[in-house]
Amino acid sequence: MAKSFNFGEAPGHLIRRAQQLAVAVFMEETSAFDATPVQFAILNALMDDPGEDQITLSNKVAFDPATLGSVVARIEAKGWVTRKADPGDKRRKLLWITPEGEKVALGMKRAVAKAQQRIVGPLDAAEREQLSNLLGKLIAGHENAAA
Amino acid sequence: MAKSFNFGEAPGHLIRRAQQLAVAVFMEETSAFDATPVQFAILNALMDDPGEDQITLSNKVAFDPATLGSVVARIEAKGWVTRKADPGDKRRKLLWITPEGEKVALGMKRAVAKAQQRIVGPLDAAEREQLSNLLGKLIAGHENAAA
DNA sequence: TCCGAATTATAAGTATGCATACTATTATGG
DNA sequence: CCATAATAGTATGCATACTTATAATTCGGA
Repeated sequence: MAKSFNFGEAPGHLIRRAQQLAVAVFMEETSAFDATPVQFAILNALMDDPGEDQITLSNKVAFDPATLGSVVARIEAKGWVTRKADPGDKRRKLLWITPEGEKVALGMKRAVAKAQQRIVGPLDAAEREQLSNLLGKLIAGHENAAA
Repeated sequence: MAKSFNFGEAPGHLIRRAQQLAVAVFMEETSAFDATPVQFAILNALMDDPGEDQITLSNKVAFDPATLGSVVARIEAKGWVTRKADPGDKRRKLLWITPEGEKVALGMKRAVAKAQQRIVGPLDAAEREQLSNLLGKLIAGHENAAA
């Protein structure tokens, strides 16, 4: 019996590894574009809900507000989004995707879909469904616990 | 039909969320100690294999060598590991856990075990088993594909 | 209506995480 | 045996990611 903790099989380690390869696959499939997974997620969300404030957006895509701010600053510098103060509440800055940003996001759609397929590539259809359900349940359970 | 990609249910997004939760739970359970998950993983691995070089270690715990170097630098500064040049191969630096480092790692074991339990808390025993198997298969599939 | 609490955003600090480039050293093929 | 390839590690730059602190603003209740 080793005195160390068996980290290799721990769920935390498996999840970290999975995240590692998911990002790697995403970057590989979308290498032709100049956007990261996080940046794409933001552009994507802003297509559905233009003019959203950063806090609402950070909840939707599950990013820390501080993190979201710096990410948005980067894609703003690229000209993909614009930040405009909310006239009704000057604390808020509303985010709008630009035509260029929309073009990038739409162009990436196919590559992103392929990346998602590749991520779960080693699993068959039933297993993919299982994994999604299990992760969904895991996340939902923690969200409720935190509330 | 929204023109955006449905990111919220994509496996990549679910995996990222799960990783987020896992780290948060880990940090919560081990808040009494001054070590991150990554730092613990290294200390833990070095208890099993003292005197290992950084590249071998980086493969074992699945860290980028550059990342490992900076992490090791931090825990070396804390006095938990020491780096010694390999007399047989002067390119290598062998890592040794110090008594203080071992004390920290052993002290954290219980908290880490509890964190791992809490991470999969929302799932029942059968589901935990399923999730581990699915993630294991996912990771193994990508490792083989990369080889 | 006025003041303290809550909200939104940013800044600063720490810690991953990966790609690339560079140094030092070792191994190898001709 | 030497030129060159391969390996180990470090350094640097970019991109998350979270915590805490702070500033600006808004809001709710006395």
